[in-house]
Amino acid sequence: MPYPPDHKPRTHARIVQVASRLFREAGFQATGVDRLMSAAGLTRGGFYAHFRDKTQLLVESLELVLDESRANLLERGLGELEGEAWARAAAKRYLSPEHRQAPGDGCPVPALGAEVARAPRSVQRAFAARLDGILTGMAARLGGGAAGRRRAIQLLSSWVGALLLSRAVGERRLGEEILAATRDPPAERRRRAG
Amino acid sequence: MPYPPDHKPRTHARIVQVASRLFREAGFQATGVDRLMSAAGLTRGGFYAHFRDKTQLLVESLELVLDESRANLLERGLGELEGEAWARAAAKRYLSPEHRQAPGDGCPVPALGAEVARAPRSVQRAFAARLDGILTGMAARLGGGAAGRRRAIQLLSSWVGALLLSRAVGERRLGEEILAATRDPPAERRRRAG
DNA sequence: TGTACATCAGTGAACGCGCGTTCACTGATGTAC
DNA sequence: TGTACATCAGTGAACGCGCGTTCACTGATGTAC
Repeated sequence: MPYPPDHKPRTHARIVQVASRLFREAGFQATGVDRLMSAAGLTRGGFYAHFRDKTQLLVESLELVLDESRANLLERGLGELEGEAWARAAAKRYLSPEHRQAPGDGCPVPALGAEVARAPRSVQRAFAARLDGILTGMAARLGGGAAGRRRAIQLLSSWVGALLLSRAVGERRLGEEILAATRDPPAERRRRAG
Repeated sequence: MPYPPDHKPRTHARIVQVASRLFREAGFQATGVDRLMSAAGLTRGGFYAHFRDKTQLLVESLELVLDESRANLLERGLGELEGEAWARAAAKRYLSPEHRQAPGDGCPVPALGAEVARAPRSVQRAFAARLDGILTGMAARLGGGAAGRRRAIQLLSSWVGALLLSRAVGERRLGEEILAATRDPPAERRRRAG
Protein backbone atom coordinates (compact mmCIF):
# COMPACT_ATOMS: atom_id res chain seq x y z
CA MET A 1 0.00 0.00 0.00
CA PRO A 2 1.51 3.28 -1.12
CA TYR A 3 -0.67 5.39 1.21
CA PRO A 4 -2.73 4.64 4.30
CA PRO A 5 -6.05 3.20 3.13
CA ASP A 6 -8.02 6.15 4.52
CA HIS A 7 -5.85 8.75 2.81
CA LYS A 8 -7.85 9.15 -0.38
CA PRO A 9 -11.28 8.96 1.28
CA ARG A 10 -10.19 11.70 3.68
CA THR A 11 -9.05 13.93 0.83
CA HIS A 12 -12.31 13.19 -0.97
CA ALA A 13 -14.33 14.18 2.10
CA ARG A 14 -12.27 17.34 2.50
CA ILE A 15 -13.01 18.41 -1.07
CA VAL A 16 -16.73 17.80 -0.57
CA GLN A 17 -16.68 19.76 2.67
CA VAL A 18 -14.83 22.74 1.20
CA ALA A 19 -17.02 22.69 -1.90
CA SER A 20 -20.25 22.63 0.07
CA ARG A 21 -19.20 25.85 1.74
CA LEU A 22 -18.05 27.60 -1.44
CA PHE A 23 -21.12 26.51 -3.38
CA ARG A 24 -23.44 27.94 -0.74
CA GLU A 25 -21.44 31.16 -0.48
CA ALA A 26 -20.79 31.95 -4.13
CA GLY A 27 -23.09 29.57 -6.02
CA PHE A 28 -22.32 26.30 -7.80
CA GLN A 29 -21.62 27.63 -11.29
CA ALA A 30 -19.65 30.58 -9.96
CA THR A 31 -17.27 28.30 -8.06
CA GLY A 32 -14.56 27.00 -10.39
CA VAL A 33 -12.82 23.66 -9.99
CA ASP A 34 -9.50 25.52 -9.79
CA ARG A 35 -10.51 27.77 -6.88
CA LEU A 36 -12.23 24.90 -5.13
CA MET A 37 -9.21 22.61 -5.25
CA SER A 38 -6.93 25.43 -4.12
CA ALA A 39 -9.20 25.99 -1.13
CA ALA A 40 -8.81 22.29 -0.32
CA GLY A 41 -5.01 22.61 -0.58
CA LEU A 42 -4.79 20.73 -3.86
CA THR A 43 -4.41 21.46 -7.57
CA ARG A 44 -6.82 21.41 -10.47
CA GLY A 45 -5.88 18.13 -12.06
CA GLY A 46 -6.46 15.92 -9.03
CA PHE A 47 -10.15 16.65 -9.08
CA TYR A 48 -10.99 13.97 -11.63
CA ALA A 49 -9.40 11.22 -9.60
CA HIS A 50 -12.18 11.88 -7.07
CA PHE A 51 -15.23 12.87 -9.12
CA ARG A 52 -16.59 11.97 -12.54
CA ASP A 53 -17.36 15.65 -13.12
CA LYS A 54 -18.33 18.84 -11.32
CA THR A 55 -21.96 17.79 -11.21
CA GLN A 56 -21.13 14.70 -9.17
CA LEU A 57 -19.46 16.94 -6.60
CA LEU A 58 -22.66 18.97 -6.40
CA VAL A 59 -24.59 15.79 -5.68
CA GLU A 60 -22.23 14.76 -2.88
CA SER A 61 -22.15 18.29 -1.44
CA LEU A 62 -25.93 18.46 -1.32
CA GLU A 63 -26.13 15.05 0.36
CA LEU A 64 -23.63 16.12 3.02
CA VAL A 65 -25.27 19.43 3.70
CA LEU A 66 -28.87 18.24 3.65
CA ASP A 67 -27.91 15.67 6.27
CA GLU A 68 -26.52 18.50 8.38
CA SER A 69 -29.68 20.54 7.81
CA ARG A 70 -31.74 17.60 8.94
CA ALA A 71 -29.75 17.38 12.15
CA ASN A 72 -30.10 21.12 12.73
CA LEU A 73 -33.85 20.95 12.30
CA LEU A 74 -34.60 17.73 14.17
CA GLU A 75 -31.71 17.11 16.56
CA ARG A 76 -28.99 19.10 18.27
CA GLY A 77 -31.12 20.19 21.20
CA LEU A 78 -34.44 19.80 19.41
CA GLY A 79 -34.57 16.02 19.74
CA GLU A 80 -37.16 15.88 22.49
CA LEU A 81 -39.53 18.63 21.41
CA GLU A 82 -42.81 17.96 19.65
CA GLY A 83 -45.72 19.79 18.02
CA GLU A 84 -45.76 23.58 18.07
CA ALA A 85 -43.06 23.72 20.75
CA TRP A 86 -40.69 22.01 18.34
CA ALA A 87 -41.86 24.22 15.47
CA ARG A 88 -41.14 27.39 17.45
CA ALA A 89 -37.69 26.21 18.51
CA ALA A 90 -36.74 25.03 15.02
CA ALA A 91 -38.00 28.30 13.48
CA LYS A 92 -35.97 30.30 15.98
CA ARG A 93 -32.84 28.46 14.92
CA TYR A 94 -33.51 28.45 11.16
CA LEU A 95 -34.60 32.09 11.05
CA SER A 96 -31.80 33.44 13.20
CA PRO A 97 -29.70 36.46 12.17
CA GLU A 98 -26.68 34.15 12.32
CA HIS A 99 -28.14 31.84 9.69
CA ARG A 100 -29.02 34.82 7.52
CA GLN A 101 -25.47 36.11 7.64
CA ALA A 102 -23.63 32.82 7.14
CA PRO A 103 -25.00 31.13 4.01
CA GLY A 104 -21.80 29.09 3.69
CA ASP A 105 -22.64 27.22 6.89
CA GLY A 106 -26.38 27.05 6.44
CA CYS A 107 -29.26 25.41 4.66
CA PRO A 108 -28.53 24.69 0.98
CA VAL A 109 -32.09 25.34 -0.18
CA PRO A 110 -32.15 29.16 -0.18
CA ALA A 111 -28.54 29.23 -1.41
CA LEU A 112 -28.67 26.58 -4.14
CA GLY A 113 -32.31 25.70 -4.72
CA ALA A 114 -32.61 27.66 -7.96
CA GLU A 115 -29.47 26.01 -9.36
CA VAL A 116 -30.77 22.58 -8.36
CA ALA A 117 -33.98 23.37 -10.23
CA ARG A 118 -31.85 23.89 -13.38
CA ALA A 119 -29.46 20.99 -12.74
CA PRO A 120 -29.50 17.48 -14.27
CA ARG A 121 -31.91 14.88 -12.98
CA SER A 122 -29.20 13.15 -10.92
CA VAL A 123 -28.85 16.28 -8.79
CA GLN A 124 -32.58 16.71 -8.39
CA ARG A 125 -33.04 13.08 -7.40
CA ALA A 126 -30.44 13.35 -4.64
CA PHE A 127 -32.01 16.60 -3.46
CA ALA A 128 -35.56 15.27 -3.52
CA ALA A 129 -34.66 12.11 -1.60
CA ARG A 130 -32.98 14.03 1.24
CA LEU A 131 -35.70 16.67 1.31
CA ASP A 132 -38.39 14.03 1.53
CA GLY A 133 -36.56 12.51 4.50
CA ILE A 134 -36.47 15.87 6.26
CA LEU A 135 -40.18 16.40 5.62
CA THR A 136 -40.94 12.94 6.97
CA GLY A 137 -38.97 13.68 10.13
CA MET A 138 -40.72 17.01 10.57
CA ALA A 139 -44.13 15.47 9.94
CA ALA A 140 -43.55 12.93 12.71
CA ARG A 141 -42.84 15.77 15.15
CA LEU A 142 -46.06 17.44 14.09
CA GLY A 143 -48.43 14.63 14.93
CA GLY A 144 -47.86 12.54 11.79
CA GLY A 145 -50.47 11.65 9.22
CA ALA A 146 -51.52 13.75 6.27
CA ALA A 147 -52.02 16.82 8.48
CA GLY A 148 -48.52 16.53 9.95
CA ARG A 149 -47.03 16.14 6.51
CA ARG A 150 -48.91 19.16 5.18
CA ARG A 151 -47.88 21.31 8.11
CA ALA A 152 -44.25 20.18 7.68
CA ILE A 153 -44.30 21.37 4.08
CA GLN A 154 -45.94 24.65 5.03
CA LEU A 155 -43.38 25.33 7.75
CA LEU A 156 -40.31 24.47 5.70
CA SER A 157 -41.59 26.48 2.73
CA SER A 158 -42.10 29.57 4.83
CA TRP A 159 -38.68 29.23 6.46
CA VAL A 160 -36.88 28.73 3.15
CA GLY A 161 -38.71 31.64 1.55
CA ALA A 162 -38.13 33.97 4.47
CA LEU A 163 -34.40 33.24 4.58
CA LEU A 164 -34.09 33.74 0.82
CA LEU A 165 -35.97 37.03 0.92
CA SER A 166 -34.11 38.29 3.96
CA ARG A 167 -30.77 37.69 2.23
CA ALA A 168 -31.82 39.14 -1.09
CA VAL A 169 -32.91 42.49 0.31
CA GLY A 170 -29.36 43.02 1.52
CA GLU A 171 -30.43 45.71 3.91
CA ARG A 172 -30.37 44.69 7.57
CA ARG A 173 -33.61 46.31 8.77
CA LEU A 174 -35.97 44.76 6.22
CA GLY A 175 -34.06 41.50 6.32
CA GLU A 176 -34.48 41.12 10.05
CA GLU A 177 -38.13 42.15 9.83
CA ILE A 178 -38.79 39.31 7.39
CA LEU A 179 -37.11 36.79 9.66
CA ALA A 180 -38.95 38.04 12.75
CA ALA A 181 -42.35 38.02 11.05
CA THR A 182 -41.95 34.41 9.93
CA ARG A 183 -40.34 33.30 13.21
CA ASP A 184 -43.36 34.39 15.25
CA PRO A 185 -46.43 32.25 14.74
CA PRO A 186 -49.60 33.99 13.49
CA ALA A 187 -51.27 36.05 16.21
CA GLU A 188 -54.31 33.81 16.63
CA ARG A 189 -52.14 30.73 16.83
CA ARG A 190 -49.95 32.36 19.45
CA ARG A 191 -52.91 33.39 21.58
CA ARG A 192 -54.16 29.83 21.60
CA ALA A 193 -50.78 28.43 22.54
CA GLY A 194 -50.00 31.08 25.21
CA MET B 1 -32.94 62.80 -36.66
CA PRO B 2 -31.32 59.63 -38.02
CA TYR B 3 -33.89 57.31 -36.42
CA PRO B 4 -37.37 57.77 -34.97
CA PRO B 5 -36.99 59.09 -31.42
CA ASP B 6 -38.57 55.97 -29.91
CA HIS B 7 -36.32 53.58 -31.82
CA LYS B 8 -33.58 53.25 -29.22
CA PRO B 9 -35.89 53.15 -26.19
CA ARG B 10 -37.85 50.36 -27.87
CA THR B 11 -34.70 48.35 -28.51
CA HIS B 12 -33.63 48.98 -24.93
CA ALA B 13 -36.99 47.72 -23.63
CA ARG B 14 -36.77 44.67 -25.87
CA ILE B 15 -33.36 43.74 -24.48
CA VAL B 16 -34.64 44.10 -20.91
CA GLN B 17 -37.67 41.97 -21.70
CA VAL B 18 -35.67 39.21 -23.37
CA ALA B 19 -33.08 39.28 -20.60
CA SER B 20 -35.65 39.05 -17.83
CA ARG B 21 -36.88 35.81 -19.36
CA LEU B 22 -33.44 34.30 -19.93
CA PHE B 23 -32.22 35.29 -16.46
CA ARG B 24 -35.18 33.59 -14.81
CA GLU B 25 -34.83 30.49 -16.98
CA ALA B 26 -31.09 29.93 -16.91
CA GLY B 27 -29.83 32.25 -14.16
CA PHE B 28 -28.15 35.64 -14.37
CA GLN B 29 -24.53 34.53 -14.42
CA ALA B 30 -25.25 31.66 -16.76
CA THR B 31 -26.77 33.98 -19.37
CA GLY B 32 -24.01 35.56 -21.45
CA VAL B 33 -24.26 38.97 -23.09
CA ASP B 34 -23.68 37.31 -26.45
CA ARG B 35 -26.57 34.85 -26.19
CA LEU B 36 -28.82 37.52 -24.73
CA MET B 37 -28.25 40.00 -27.55
CA SER B 38 -28.71 37.25 -30.14
CA ALA B 39 -32.06 36.41 -28.56
CA ALA B 40 -33.01 40.08 -28.93
CA GLY B 41 -31.96 40.00 -32.61
CA LEU B 42 -28.81 42.07 -32.05
CA THR B 43 -25.08 41.54 -31.71
CA ARG B 44 -22.74 41.59 -28.74
CA GLY B 45 -21.20 45.00 -29.19
CA GLY B 46 -24.39 47.02 -29.12
CA PHE B 47 -25.04 46.07 -25.53
CA TYR B 48 -22.90 48.82 -24.06
CA ALA B 49 -24.74 51.55 -25.91
CA HIS B 50 -27.73 50.60 -23.74
CA PHE B 51 -26.28 49.52 -20.39
CA ARG B 52 -23.27 50.50 -18.31
CA ASP B 53 -22.61 46.83 -17.61
CA LYS B 54 -24.37 43.50 -17.21
CA THR B 55 -25.28 44.33 -13.62
CA GLN B 56 -27.30 47.36 -14.70
CA LEU B 57 -29.34 45.10 -16.96
CA LEU B 58 -30.04 42.87 -13.98
CA VAL B 59 -31.34 45.89 -12.07
CA GLU B 60 -33.65 46.91 -14.90
CA SER B 61 -34.84 43.34 -15.45
CA LEU B 62 -35.70 42.93 -11.79
CA GLU B 63 -37.60 46.21 -11.76
CA LEU B 64 -39.63 45.19 -14.80
CA VAL B 65 -40.42 41.74 -13.50
CA LEU B 66 -41.17 42.71 -9.91
CA ASP B 67 -43.70 45.20 -11.24
CA GLU B 68 -45.30 42.35 -13.17
CA SER B 69 -45.25 40.17 -10.08
CA ARG B 70 -46.95 42.92 -8.13
CA ALA B 71 -49.70 43.09 -10.73
CA ASN B 72 -50.11 39.31 -10.70
CA LEU B 73 -50.46 39.28 -6.93
CA LEU B 74 -52.64 42.34 -6.42
CA GLU B 75 -54.43 43.01 -9.70
CA ARG B 76 -55.47 41.12 -12.83
CA GLY B 77 -58.67 39.75 -11.37
CA LEU B 78 -57.60 40.02 -7.74
CA GLY B 79 -58.19 43.76 -7.50
CA GLU B 80 -61.40 43.61 -5.51
CA LEU B 81 -60.64 40.77 -3.10
CA GLU B 82 -59.61 41.32 0.52
CA GLY B 83 -58.51 39.39 3.57
CA GLU B 84 -58.30 35.62 3.46
CA ALA B 85 -60.38 35.48 0.25
CA TRP B 86 -57.67 37.48 -1.49
CA ALA B 87 -54.95 35.35 0.11
CA ARG B 88 -56.54 32.13 -1.14
CA ALA B 89 -56.97 33.47 -4.68
CA ALA B 90 -53.43 34.87 -4.85
CA ALA B 91 -51.99 31.62 -3.47
CA LYS B 92 -53.91 29.63 -6.06
CA ARG B 93 -52.36 31.71 -8.81
CA TYR B 94 -48.81 31.87 -7.41
CA LEU B 95 -48.70 28.18 -6.49
CA SER B 96 -50.17 26.90 -9.75
CA PRO B 97 -48.55 24.07 -11.74
CA GLU B 98 -48.21 26.54 -14.62
CA HIS B 99 -46.08 28.89 -12.52
CA ARG B 100 -43.94 25.98 -11.37
CA GLN B 101 -43.27 24.90 -14.94
CA ALA B 102 -42.62 28.32 -16.46
CA PRO B 103 -39.95 30.09 -14.41
CA GLY B 104 -39.12 32.32 -17.35
CA ASP B 105 -42.53 33.98 -17.11
CA GLY B 106 -42.84 33.94 -13.35
CA CYS B 107 -41.78 35.49 -10.08
CA PRO B 108 -38.08 36.42 -10.02
CA VAL B 109 -37.62 35.63 -6.33
CA PRO B 110 -37.39 31.83 -6.47
CA ALA B 111 -35.46 32.02 -9.75
CA LEU B 112 -32.99 34.80 -8.94
CA GLY B 113 -33.20 35.47 -5.19
CA ALA B 114 -29.97 33.68 -4.36
CA GLU B 115 -28.08 35.59 -7.05
CA VAL B 116 -29.54 38.86 -5.82
CA ALA B 117 -28.29 37.97 -2.34
CA ARG B 118 -24.76 37.76 -3.82
CA ALA B 119 -25.09 40.77 -6.12
CA PRO B 120 -23.81 44.33 -5.62
CA ARG B 121 -25.72 46.73 -3.38
CA SER B 122 -27.30 48.50 -6.37
CA VAL B 123 -29.12 45.30 -7.30
CA GLN B 124 -30.23 44.61 -3.75
CA ARG B 125 -31.54 48.15 -3.32
CA ALA B 126 -33.69 47.91 -6.44
CA PHE B 127 -34.94 44.52 -5.32
CA ALA B 128 -35.70 45.63 -1.76
CA ALA B 129 -37.58 48.74 -2.87
CA ARG B 130 -39.90 46.78 -5.19
CA LEU B 131 -40.35 43.98 -2.67
CA ASP B 132 -41.26 46.43 0.06
CA GLY B 133 -43.89 47.90 -2.25
CA ILE B 134 -45.39 44.47 -2.87
CA LEU B 135 -45.47 43.74 0.86
CA THR B 136 -47.16 47.09 1.50
CA GLY B 137 -49.81 46.32 -1.11
CA MET B 138 -50.37 42.86 0.35
CA ALA B 139 -50.56 44.22 3.90
CA ALA B 140 -53.30 46.66 2.89
CA ARG B 141 -55.36 43.74 1.55
CA LEU B 142 -54.86 41.92 4.83
CA GLY B 143 -56.33 44.55 7.10
CA GLY B 144 -53.29 46.80 7.32
CA GLY B 145 -51.34 47.66 10.44
CA ALA B 146 -48.53 45.64 11.96
CA ALA B 147 -50.59 42.45 11.84
CA GLY B 148 -51.35 42.88 8.13
CA ARG B 149 -47.72 43.52 7.39
CA ARG B 150 -46.62 40.47 9.36
CA ARG B 151 -49.14 38.24 7.63
CA ALA B 152 -48.06 39.62 4.22
CA ILE B 153 -44.48 38.62 4.95
CA GLN B 154 -45.54 35.19 6.19
CA LEU B 155 -47.63 34.53 3.11
CA LEU B 156 -45.08 35.70 0.57
CA SER B 157 -42.30 33.77 2.31
CA SER B 158 -44.28 30.55 2.24
CA TRP B 159 -45.20 31.01 -1.42
CA VAL B 160 -41.64 31.77 -2.49
CA GLY B 161 -40.26 28.85 -0.52
CA ALA B 162 -42.86 26.43 -1.81
CA LEU B 163 -42.27 27.37 -5.43
CA LEU B 164 -38.49 27.09 -4.99
CA LEU B 165 -38.77 23.67 -3.34
CA SER B 166 -41.30 22.39 -5.85
CA ARG B 167 -38.97 23.27 -8.73
CA ALA B 168 -35.82 21.94 -7.09
CA VAL B 169 -37.22 18.46 -6.49
CA GLY B 170 -37.66 18.07 -10.24
CA GLU B 171 -40.05 15.22 -9.81
CA ARG B 172 -43.68 16.05 -10.56
CA ARG B 173 -45.39 14.18 -7.73
CA LEU B 174 -43.48 15.71 -4.81
CA GLY B 175 -43.39 19.07 -6.54
CA GLU B 176 -47.14 19.24 -6.86
CA GLU B 177 -47.59 18.00 -3.31
CA ILE B 178 -45.50 20.91 -2.03
CA LEU B 179 -47.55 23.42 -3.99
CA ALA B 180 -50.86 21.90 -2.89
CA ALA B 181 -49.89 21.79 0.78
CA THR B 182 -48.95 25.47 0.81
CA ARG B 183 -51.88 26.50 -1.38
CA ASP B 184 -54.42 25.10 1.06
CA PRO B 185 -54.69 27.01 4.33
CA PRO B 186 -53.99 25.07 7.56
CA ALA B 187 -56.80 22.71 8.50
CA GLU B 188 -57.97 24.65 11.55
CA ARG B 189 -57.97 27.87 9.58
CA ARG B 190 -59.97 26.25 6.79
CA ARG B 191 -62.54 24.82 9.18
CA ARG B 192 -63.06 28.24 10.66
CA ALA B 193 -63.45 29.85 7.24
CA GLY B 194 -65.68 27.10 5.78
C1' DT C 1 -39.23 64.00 -56.79
C1' DG C 2 -34.22 63.06 -56.27
C1' DT C 3 -29.83 63.47 -54.14
C1' DA C 4 -26.21 64.66 -50.66
C1' DC C 5 -25.58 64.65 -46.07
C1' DA C 6 -25.13 64.30 -40.79
C1' DT C 7 -26.43 61.38 -37.25
C1' DC C 8 -25.88 57.56 -34.38
C1' DA C 9 -27.77 52.61 -33.56
C1' DG C 10 -25.72 48.67 -34.20
C1' DT C 11 -21.57 45.60 -35.95
C1' DG C 12 -17.87 42.45 -35.30
C1' DA C 13 -12.97 41.79 -34.39
C1' DA C 14 -10.12 41.88 -30.56
C1' DC C 15 -8.47 42.03 -25.47
C1' DG C 16 -7.23 39.11 -21.40
C1' DC C 17 -9.25 35.80 -18.55
C1' DG C 18 -11.22 31.74 -16.26
C1' DC C 19 -13.93 27.81 -17.36
C1' DG C 20 -14.29 22.17 -17.28
C1' DT C 21 -11.66 18.47 -18.61
C1' DT C 22 -7.58 15.48 -20.16
C1' DC C 23 -3.26 13.33 -19.60
C1' DA C 24 1.73 12.35 -19.34
C1' DC C 25 4.32 12.91 -15.32
C1' DT C 26 6.26 13.29 -10.50
C1' DG C 27 7.16 12.13 -6.09
C1' DA C 28 5.49 10.61 -1.32
C1' DT C 29 4.41 6.46 0.70
C1' DG C 30 4.40 1.53 2.95
C1' DT C 31 6.43 -2.92 1.96
C1' DA C 32 9.83 -6.52 0.92
C1' DC C 33 14.11 -7.94 1.65
C1' DT D 1 18.29 -0.77 10.35
C1' DG D 2 18.84 0.53 5.46
C1' DT D 3 17.73 0.35 0.67
C1' DA D 4 15.22 -0.75 -3.69
C1' DC D 5 10.89 -0.91 -5.29
C1' DA D 6 5.84 -0.78 -6.83
C1' DT D 7 1.93 1.88 -6.13
C1' DC D 8 -1.01 5.59 -7.07
C1' DA D 9 -2.46 10.36 -5.12
C1' DG D 10 -1.66 14.45 -6.77
C1' DT D 11 0.72 17.84 -10.31
C1' DG D 12 0.61 21.20 -13.90
C1' DA D 13 0.67 22.11 -18.85
C1' DA D 14 -2.48 22.01 -22.44
C1' DC D 15 -7.12 21.76 -25.09
C1' DG D 16 -11.04 24.52 -26.99
C1' DC D 17 -14.43 27.53 -25.44
C1' DG D 18 -17.31 31.34 -23.77
C1' DC D 19 -17.02 35.15 -20.70
C1' DG D 20 -17.52 40.75 -20.07
C1' DT D 21 -15.93 44.65 -22.16
C1' DT D 22 -13.78 47.97 -25.71
C1' DC D 23 -13.58 50.35 -29.96
C1' DA D 24 -12.87 51.62 -34.84
C1' DC D 25 -16.24 50.99 -38.20
C1' DT D 26 -20.56 50.49 -41.13
C1' DG D 27 -24.77 51.45 -42.88
C1' DA D 28 -29.85 52.63 -42.15
C1' DT D 29 -32.32 56.59 -41.34
C1' DG D 30 -34.84 61.38 -41.60
C1' DT D 31 -33.75 65.97 -43.20
C1' DA D 32 -32.20 69.80 -46.14
C1' DC D 33 -32.05 71.40 -50.42
